[in-house]
Amino acid sequence: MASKSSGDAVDLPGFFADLVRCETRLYNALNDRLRERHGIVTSQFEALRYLRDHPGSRVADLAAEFAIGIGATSKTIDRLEKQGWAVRQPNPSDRRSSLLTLTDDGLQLVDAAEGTFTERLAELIADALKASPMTAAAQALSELRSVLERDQIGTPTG
Amino acid sequence: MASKSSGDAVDLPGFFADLVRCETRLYNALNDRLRERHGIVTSQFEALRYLRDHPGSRVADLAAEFAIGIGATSKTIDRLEKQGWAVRQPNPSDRRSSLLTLTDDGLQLVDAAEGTFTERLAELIADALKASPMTAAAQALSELRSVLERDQIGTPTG
DNA sequence: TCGACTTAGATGCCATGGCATATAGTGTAA
DNA sequence: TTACACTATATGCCATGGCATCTAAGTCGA
Repeated sequence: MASKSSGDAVDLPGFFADLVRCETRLYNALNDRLRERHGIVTSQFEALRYLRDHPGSRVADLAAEFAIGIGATSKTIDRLEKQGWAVRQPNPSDRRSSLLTLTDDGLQLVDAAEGTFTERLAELIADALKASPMTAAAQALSELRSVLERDQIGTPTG
Repeated sequence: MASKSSGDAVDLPGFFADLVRCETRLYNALNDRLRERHGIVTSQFEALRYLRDHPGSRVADLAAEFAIGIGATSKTIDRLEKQGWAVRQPNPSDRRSSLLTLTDDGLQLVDAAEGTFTERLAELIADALKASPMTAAAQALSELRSVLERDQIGTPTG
């Protein structure tokens, strides 16, 4: 168990630590698999999937979804364009912005990567999530974190 | 609710998205508050707190805790030393590595920052966690994400 | 329809992490 | 005690994001 007296308050710093470490390790592990099979990393996969599911989005839409800055998002799109996976098209109703869409290559890539992503994610967390009749996010993350660390999942190379 | 048929399997991609977005926004929001009050960001606070609680750690210990590479960790320590918050001391039993400890300044800083950190974290998530009788990590994170996004918490500037 | 304000995005500089590689120090077996 | 493999960390280059700033393009009221 975690906290103080009865069956109440969560250990927030501990919960936060579990949250961050789970995120890091899952991200690392997904990066490894996606890079190996498709030559992209998770953040790129997420951007491509968003564009596939929301064609005609603007840079600001992506930024809001991922809670990253507009500038960073603009650079993300630059890179996707450079790879030939996405294109900026002029927005007829506002010349300051562009409408973003995937190219055919981008579409094929994201569809292929999605299978890898979903499959790997299931391997990584399905067990931990199903295993116990957890009743709180804290416990779930805590357990997930233990498993990831025990199995050295998501531990970086360098 | 989230998934398919009965009361079973979690929507894993959705769970993962919630996890990552929660982490991003909480990190952003904590960064803002810590930077404003103490001139550090969350990753620095976490490193300092780890060193306070595990004096004499080696670079590899930090790397394992945070699931980041050894190289990155070495650079993190470089920066903490440059700020005068930590020091590398020769490891008498292995001259390849150093033992890391906080300076008095580092100790004061982390103790001060810890109050800010804990308080802000409670503001950010205590409500969401207590509010409903949630029974699964997925629901907790999902709700937390909604609240963070609704209140524009952790949305970056640029 | 002009000028002031606002908005969307692009760009530059910095910080941080990944990954590959380099280097020093250890341990071990011949 | 030497050579070889291994370990701990440092370092270099690259990718990505934050934040500040710049510009073009909308908006709106006088």
